[in-house]
Amino acid sequence: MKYLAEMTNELLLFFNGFSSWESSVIRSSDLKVSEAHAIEVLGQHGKMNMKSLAQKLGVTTGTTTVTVDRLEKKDYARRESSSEDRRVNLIVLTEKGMKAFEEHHQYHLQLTEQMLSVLSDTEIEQLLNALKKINAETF
Amino acid sequence: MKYLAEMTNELLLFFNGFSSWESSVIRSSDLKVSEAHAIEVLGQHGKMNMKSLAQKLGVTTGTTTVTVDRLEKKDYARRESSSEDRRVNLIVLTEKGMKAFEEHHQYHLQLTEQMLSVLSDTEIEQLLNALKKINAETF
DNA sequence: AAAAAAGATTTGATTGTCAAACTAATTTAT
DNA sequence: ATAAATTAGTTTGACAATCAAATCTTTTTT
Repeated sequence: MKYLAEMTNELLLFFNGFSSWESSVIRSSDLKVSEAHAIEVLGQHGKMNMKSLAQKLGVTTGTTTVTVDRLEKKDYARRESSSEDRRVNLIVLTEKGMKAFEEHHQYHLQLTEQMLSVLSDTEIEQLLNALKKINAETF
Repeated sequence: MKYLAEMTNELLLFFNGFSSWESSVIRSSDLKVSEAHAIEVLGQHGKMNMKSLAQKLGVTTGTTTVTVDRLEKKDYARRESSSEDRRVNLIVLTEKGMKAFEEHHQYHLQLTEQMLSVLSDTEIEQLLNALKKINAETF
């Protein structure tokens, strides 16, 4: 394939750029990285049990227990016990957690805006199109 | 902006997809995450001193000292002292380190290929173009 | 009812990280 | 030229992040 090496290179730059942007945003908040990630997942997908949360975070449930403990202690989230299955804990963001999520999401919107500012309208549509296809098929 | 929310969403999916792919590839090797990251940087940019390596990894030099210690112990990299400045350590990949880098890079190429397989030639060129612009201006 | 499975937590260990103190070498300013 | 400041890197001490395996409780299956 013609552009394979070049594309790989640009993709790596892109991902690394995003990663370091993300950690610097998190580090400027009073949240730890693991806590911020959990809040992001909960904010995006809403209430869910420990197992799903662990899966979406890509870590074990043991790790997630610790993270949620800390989020509860800091009042960003709380456990609700499920009425259907008494083994299950549903994790839900508190007011404070929602607010933190919204704030973080604003940063994401700003970064997106900044990235898109160097593209024309047509280029933006093309990029969106490409990302949708790749996300649907690859991830 | 018209597509801001949608684009942000797709970008987050894209980054998360890449992140979990990356960690699963690393976890299937005998390298730890921090070690793999260091090898990636050294493989891509070649010999460099501790400070630059720390910078590219986005961590402190103290953290990098520990990482390089482990890479040396496992024979993936070694420190060379600079002839110009005796404070400086230049970190360089060993044969084994180079091989590990090549192997990891192959995985990246494969992922890129898989992602691009859903796009037409024109779309690939457009995507490459957009990424180049964004990387140059934003990151 | 007994056995197996599932959701979550706990435990013990390793890995990843930082800030601050420190060592050694180089540069700058007097 | 020599004292002061700076720079590269390491060490230390403390948390934060994570996993695998053992455990507890509650379903589900047999």
